[in-house]
Amino acid sequence: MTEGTSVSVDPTLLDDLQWRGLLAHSTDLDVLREALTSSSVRFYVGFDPTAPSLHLGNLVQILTAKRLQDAGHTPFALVGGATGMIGDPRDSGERTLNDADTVAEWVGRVRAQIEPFLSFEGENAATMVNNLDWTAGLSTIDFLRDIGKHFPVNRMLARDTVKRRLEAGGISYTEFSYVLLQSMDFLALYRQHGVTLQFGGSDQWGNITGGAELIRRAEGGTAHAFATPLITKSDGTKYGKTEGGALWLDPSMMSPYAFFQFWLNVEDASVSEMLRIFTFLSRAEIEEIEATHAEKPFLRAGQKALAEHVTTLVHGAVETARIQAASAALFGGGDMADLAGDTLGAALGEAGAITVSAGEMPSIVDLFVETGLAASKGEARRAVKEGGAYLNNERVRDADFVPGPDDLVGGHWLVLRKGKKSFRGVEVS
RNA sequence: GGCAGGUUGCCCGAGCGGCCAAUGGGAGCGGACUGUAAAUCCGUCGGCUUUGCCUUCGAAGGUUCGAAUCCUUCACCUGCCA
Repeated sequence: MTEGTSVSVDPTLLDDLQWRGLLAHSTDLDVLREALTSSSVRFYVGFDPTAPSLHLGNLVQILTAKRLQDAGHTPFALVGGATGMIGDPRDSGERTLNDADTVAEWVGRVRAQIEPFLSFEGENAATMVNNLDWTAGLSTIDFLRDIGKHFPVNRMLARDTVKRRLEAGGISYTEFSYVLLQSMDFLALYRQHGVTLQFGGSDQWGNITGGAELIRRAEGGTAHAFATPLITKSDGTKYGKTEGGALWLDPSMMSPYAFFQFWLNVEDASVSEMLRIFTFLSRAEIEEIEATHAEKPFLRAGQKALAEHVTTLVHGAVETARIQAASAALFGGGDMADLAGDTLGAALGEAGAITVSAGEMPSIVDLFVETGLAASKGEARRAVKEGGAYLNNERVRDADFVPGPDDLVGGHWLVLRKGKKSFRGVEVS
């Protein structure tokens, strides 16, 4: 083993991870602690390119990797060009295979999303790896002899996801074999780079321990592992869904404004957990926020801190400041007409705005559709009928209403709102 | 390969010749109450040029004045038998 650089490690790391609730499962904790306090541990965490962007769940892993690196350990971030071609089995059924070009493109995008969070310099510099590098040239015979031989099918069948899939209608051999690939990754990184720790989401625990087991069987080596918890709401349902779907980190797939709003709307019961998992605020800072929140929940101090810190991590301080200003303007509760034109314009720009010419002003229903506030005219009409459509914070009653010059605020803006918190702007030229 | 059952709207699941754009539940959306929270209650929930029209009930044909509902073929899934 080529372990042990001169990097000094933070002995409180494991306690901090535990306090943050990041250890849902782990291999022997005392052994893990011993490893993490004695020297810089080379660890890996993998991301499969199953979409053009990573999402909220992946962010947990990215931030955890950074916590480990900050504590002196050495990251290997794996983007699965190979595993992404196969697909990790999930309860919702067989995945559709993506072609090689698509996967290759997504690998590039996912790498670019991870890189800003890690440091690629210094003694414990991070390394990006791709499992295509050690699988592309592997022959089927070698794979079956060297890897497959270590996997008893009865054990594979006993895995929860596989069991559920067998009951729910079956699983292809392709997805059934996924665990072999991910396990092989751990072994490959162990052999090539001396990686001895893997972590991932708790839904990956079976794959992770599969790797540790393979290292033991194939090399007689010891590997460590832990899993972060699945993020759920207080009612037990999965987090990470909002209006449209997943919470993407890519600003073109989810606007930073919408991302910020998601955090600002986190339910009280989850704020504490979220602050611990998704921010680098210290224990003292978080406990102070919790105290404030418990005392005066209506101030929403927890949600505000969460939204600010997480949005800053993902989209930067400049963008976050813009969004905060926009939110203050839109949710301020004051008369829209009192806002300065440029303030209003900037706010609506964050929330999402379109431009129309004064001579071709559409009806309120069409404006709702064009701004994306409603998915169809029927939905827009329904919003009006239900009293959920507002122009400049005043309820609109007539679906066919066409805004005129008197409705402009801030010089040349229309402020559309659906329900309590969905705003869009229309710039009239 | 044989036999039986299944494939319904975002999800689950009724319907079994007209009264079906299709019961019910969940999710979503809106309203009320709030703190841009939770819980609760109410409403809504295919599309449109909206008293009507169009497209949906695995796919393609067919029977019928008329089908998600009947028939034929195909695809996929499940179970039983080889």
